Amino acid sequence: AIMMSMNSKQPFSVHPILHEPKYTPLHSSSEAIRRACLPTPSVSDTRSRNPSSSLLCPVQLQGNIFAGFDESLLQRAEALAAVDIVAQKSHPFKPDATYHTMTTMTSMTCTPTSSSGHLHHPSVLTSHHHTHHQPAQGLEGDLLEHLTPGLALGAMAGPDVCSAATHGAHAHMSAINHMPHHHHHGQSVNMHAHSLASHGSLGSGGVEAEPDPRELESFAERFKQRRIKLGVTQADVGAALANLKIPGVGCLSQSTICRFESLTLSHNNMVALKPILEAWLEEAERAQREKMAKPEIFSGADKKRKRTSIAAPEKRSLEAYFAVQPRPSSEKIAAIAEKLDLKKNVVRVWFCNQRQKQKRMKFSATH
DNA sequence: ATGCATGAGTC
DNA sequence: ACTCATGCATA
Repeated sequence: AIMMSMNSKQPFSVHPILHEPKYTPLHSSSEAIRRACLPTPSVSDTRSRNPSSSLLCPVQLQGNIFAGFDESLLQRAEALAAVDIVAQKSHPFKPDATYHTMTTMTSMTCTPTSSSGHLHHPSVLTSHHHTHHQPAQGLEGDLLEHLTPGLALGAMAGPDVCSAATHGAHAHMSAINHMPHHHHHGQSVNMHAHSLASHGSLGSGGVEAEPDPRELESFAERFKQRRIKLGVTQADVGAALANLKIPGVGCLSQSTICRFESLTLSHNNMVALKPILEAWLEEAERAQREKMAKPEIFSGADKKRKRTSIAAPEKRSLEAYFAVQPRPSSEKIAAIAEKLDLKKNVVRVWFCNQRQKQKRMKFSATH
C-alpha cells in the first residue's frame, strides 16, 4: 500500500501516444474481422483426443454432455484421469495444487485480483485475416523441451537505450520489466497501429498483406538469427521497441518475443508484430554500425505476484475434462474446481488458456 | 520456454 | 463470461 501511494510516475516515459486517444482505427474492427475469418473453433472438436487413455468413452457419451453432463460425465472424465494418476503416482501428497510459496502471507495474495493493479493494457493489433487452424494438438502437454543454452550476452549493442545497463548481474534483467506497476508506462501503450484499414487485403499497395505462413515462419527464423548475431536478448528486443517510437507501439516482453520467434502466437498476432520487429531489426543493425552505448539505470522493487501451480494429477484431470468439453459452463467449472480442490477462477482461467493454446500457430494445420 | 493471469474489447 | 494479446513468474 505504501508503495502504491507513491505511485506517481516514473521518469521515463515518453508515451508514444501523446495525443491521439483512441488510436488508430485499425484495430477497431479487428474483432469482427477475426471472427468472420475464423472457422469457429469451439465445438467441433470433440474428436478423439485422449490417446493415452485408449478409451474414448467420453466421446460416446457426448450425448449427455449437454444434458446430464454433470455427474456421470464428470465422473467419467475424472475416472479417466484417475487411471493415469494411479499409474504414475509418486507424490506423497497432492492436494492443494496451488501452493504458493509465500509463506503465510497475511491474507490472500496470489491469485486473482489482488496482485496489483497494473494497468497495462493495450491491445491489439490485428489486422486482417487469418486462417484458421485449430489443430487439436495434444492436450497432454508438452513433452518437449528444448534447452536453452545460456545466455550469452555481451553488452551488446545499443540501439536500445533501456536495455543495456542491467544485464551484467543476472542474466535476467528484471529491472527493466519490473518497473513497478504503474510503470509500464513506458510501455504500456502498445500498439494498435497499423496500417490502415486494410481489411481484406485490398490490394493496397503495399504495406503488408501477406498472410502467408511461410513468410512468417522464415522471417521469424531470420529474425532470431540476426538478433543473436547482434548479441541482443529477447528481453532487450522487447524493451528496445519503445525506442522506435512507432506510433502506438510500446515495449513487449521477453515472452512475446520468444513466442514470436517460436511461432507460438496466433497468426494474427504474428502478422501484426512482424512489421514492428522488422523495423527494430533494421534499426538495430543500422545502429550497430555506428556503435554507441548508453547505460541506464533502473531501480525497482515491488512485490511479486505468485504464480499458482496446478499439480500434475489435477492437470491431468483438467485435460480429461477438456477433451470432453472444452467450454464448460460456469456451473461445470465450479463442479470441477470443487472436485479438484482448486479455486474456481483458477479452473476457469485454465480452460481459457487451454483453448487459446489450442489455437496457436506452431504446427497448426499447415505443419 | 511456458504456465497461469490480467485486461480491453466483445458478445 | 469469452477471446485475444500480453505479461509476470518460474521451470
